[in-house]
Amino acid sequence: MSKEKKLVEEITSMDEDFAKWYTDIVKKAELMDYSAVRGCMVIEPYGYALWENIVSILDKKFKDLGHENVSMPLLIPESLLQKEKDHVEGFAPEVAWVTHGGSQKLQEPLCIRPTSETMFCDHFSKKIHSWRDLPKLYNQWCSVVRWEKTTRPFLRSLEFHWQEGHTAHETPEEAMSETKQMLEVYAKFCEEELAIPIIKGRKTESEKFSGAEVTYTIEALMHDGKALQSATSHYFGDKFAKAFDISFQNRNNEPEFVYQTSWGMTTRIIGGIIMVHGDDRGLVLPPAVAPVQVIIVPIALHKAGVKEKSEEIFNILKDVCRVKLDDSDKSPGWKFAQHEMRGVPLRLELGPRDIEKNQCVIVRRDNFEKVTASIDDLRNCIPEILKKVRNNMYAKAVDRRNHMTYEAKVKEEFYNFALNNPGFIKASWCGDEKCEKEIKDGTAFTSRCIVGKADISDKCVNCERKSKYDVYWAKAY
RNA sequence: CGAGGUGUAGCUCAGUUUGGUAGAGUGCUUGGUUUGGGACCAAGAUGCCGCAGGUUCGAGUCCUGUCACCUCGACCA
Repeated sequence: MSKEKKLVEEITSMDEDFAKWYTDIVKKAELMDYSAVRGCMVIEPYGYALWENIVSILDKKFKDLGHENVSMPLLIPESLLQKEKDHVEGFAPEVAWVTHGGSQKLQEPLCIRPTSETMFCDHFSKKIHSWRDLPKLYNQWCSVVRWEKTTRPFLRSLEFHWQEGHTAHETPEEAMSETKQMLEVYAKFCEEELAIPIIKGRKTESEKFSGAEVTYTIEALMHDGKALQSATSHYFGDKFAKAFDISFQNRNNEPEFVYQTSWGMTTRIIGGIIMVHGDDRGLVLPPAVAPVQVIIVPIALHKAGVKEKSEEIFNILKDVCRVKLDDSDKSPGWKFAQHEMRGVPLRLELGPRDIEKNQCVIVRRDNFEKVTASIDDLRNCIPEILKKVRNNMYAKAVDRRNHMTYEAKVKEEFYNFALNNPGFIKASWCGDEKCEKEIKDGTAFTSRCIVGKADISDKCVNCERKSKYDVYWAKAY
């Protein structure tokens, strides 16, 4: 059996217990707990610290590119939501409504935001008058509510935290370049900081955001071979501007509608981190966002000098990385297992034997490699090892994805792969929604993204007419 | 909303066939011995057996109803 085939088989067999493995991890690693509201989760301190690290990196990237944070209301009047036809059609089935204020029935129901395009548009229409008011580069961190039928921690909950960027521009070109720029920001963030390899591309008509003219996406492949849409960036053209009357006087002294974008990344990415990097011992966190990067585990705490020395090391490292000292009275073995479950990238063991030699043992979470390091050298070597951890995590994820990505030229090949293997299939497509639907009905594979003009095959993989695009297909979360 | 499954200690579950004192493991508390891969000994605390009704001398167990949750579909970041 080829190495490739064997890997696929291992991964397929894991599929059966994958859901259990996932839900176990989110609870045992203390990322979240179930709440009193079905489908809404309590994000616990450890999970929230992870999210905060994601937030702070992204927020800085946005601000470096000139964006400003704002806060929009939670409640949206029904009339406002209904202004853009496609938008309301897409979101209507999943909005939650507020109908009463105290005991009084409201004249107009208010919806809890499923997304804030309508609020931003309403605001833009009041604020934008001249080309000199443009561009408007806004972002907000908030939570939104979508009344989903089935839920799963981080991947789909009724309420989720996210960031939604909304911008308005003078020209279509500028708006389009903003759309692409933000997709690039997400892509880099996933690859570099989260060590998650992604596929960048454009959504098909049937998969795009309700109300968007073009939707770009980054798609990541999970252990079980399903794809996860990890972030999106939309180009709206002047569709929303026309619906909400967001017009300005342009440089030629003529009235014109603005061109808009929106883009978002959510707590769902935490699910992605778990499902891309996690293993049978639990979470494996990318160093860039891990709440604790180095956990110090003293051995034989009661013996002379151990407590003092571990505190000393903690003080050496606290300016270098996010470090924590576990001086609880649990046994060392328990601590090893516990911090592995929580995905801490590096464990630093320190016992009487080490202290004698002025050294400590560093163990990597990604590959369990042990190295002995001089205590005097810790400041230098810890950041270096953290970098190696990230690189190895990324390489492993790329390798796995490559092993689970196929190219199919003809229908038989596509169906064979789709019905027997998890993963991405790359195939050419004619662009007809009928073919897309036939593939979905026949294999449960949906189009994930269009990555370019057809060059895998000049015939559509479903109908054999002339193909237009190369598309990645997969089962999706 | 369709199909299946589960509700018993903080958690994982046994007990239901054949009705008869509410159970185990793990976790928790206290004390002691330990500490280089989930330690050991001792003593403790913890239950509207999902809810409501019925049958019965007696119901976790049988009957009826109901609610909640989970998994898989359709929908979705």
